Amino acid sequence: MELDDTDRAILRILQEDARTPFSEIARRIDMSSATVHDRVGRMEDAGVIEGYHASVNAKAVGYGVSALVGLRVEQGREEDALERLREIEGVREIHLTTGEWDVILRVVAEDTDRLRDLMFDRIANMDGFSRSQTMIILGTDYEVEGPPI
Amino acid sequence: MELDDTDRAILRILQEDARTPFSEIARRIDMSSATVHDRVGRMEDAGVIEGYHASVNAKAVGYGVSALVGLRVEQGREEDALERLREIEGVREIHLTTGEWDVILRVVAEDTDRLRDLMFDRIANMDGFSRSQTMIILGTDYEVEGPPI
DNA sequence: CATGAAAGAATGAGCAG
DNA sequence: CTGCTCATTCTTTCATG
Repeated sequence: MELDDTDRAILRILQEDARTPFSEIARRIDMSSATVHDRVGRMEDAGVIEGYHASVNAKAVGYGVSALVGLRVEQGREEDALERLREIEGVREIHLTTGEWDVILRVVAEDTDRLRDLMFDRIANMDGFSRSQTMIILGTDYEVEGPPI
Repeated sequence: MELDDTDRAILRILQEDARTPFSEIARRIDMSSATVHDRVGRMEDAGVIEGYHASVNAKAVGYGVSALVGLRVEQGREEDALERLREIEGVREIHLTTGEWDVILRVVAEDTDRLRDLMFDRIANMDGFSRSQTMIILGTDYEVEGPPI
């Protein structure tokens, strides 16, 4: 799908605050709210907008620790290994990467004890991985949602 | 702030689809929409809900490549180095980590050429870093927003 | 936490440039 | 093809018990 400047302006607003009323978006970009409605609908249908999500403070719901986990996957075990990782609740992202690791996970846990359980009991000793490294996130200095638009 | 099961149910719905009308949330959790309104407002004020964001498909807006970048920061240069990283448009997340790297970035770029420019011209040769490694994300197998609730 | 009412927003049809 | 106007329905929001 081809996006014009109006589409991009709408995306920028919704990326920043997904609950902005169409009527206010319309005011800001100087179009009618029916037009905003049309365009948002088309971008949703085309998969340009993949969804709308509330950002929930992880600590507030009891998840105090996050980490990035690098994994080496044994040859031929890839599909099976990924399948099992997806089923672990603390695993929030699974990226296939070049470089030192085949797979990098983002995981969350209630505390460091639970992270240890997650890593030792469920991931590091899981069949199909030959090596792992846990990089605990001490803090997130900066974070913006999605791509620049 | 203390969250009860009703709050958590609301969070789960908004985390999944931040544009769900309060009236529909109310129907699903069997409460009045005024109550949903109150609770959402309180969770926003308390910082439990940090915002609402549209997920925009990066490729659709011209960003075809993402990578994780590990960096070693020279002693005493931390603040200055982070400051400059935050100003680079392609840098979307900056995490301080334990383990092999002091800092891990998530970056996006239009294509591999632009990623190379970003890495060589702007990051790797930036003052204050002694070592870097770029792990290109070949694909994201799985991704869920935020913590489990 | 609910009710109820006023204000505001979403939505879709049909029309105009 | 694109955006607008208009009318209906639904939603938000807030004062009150």
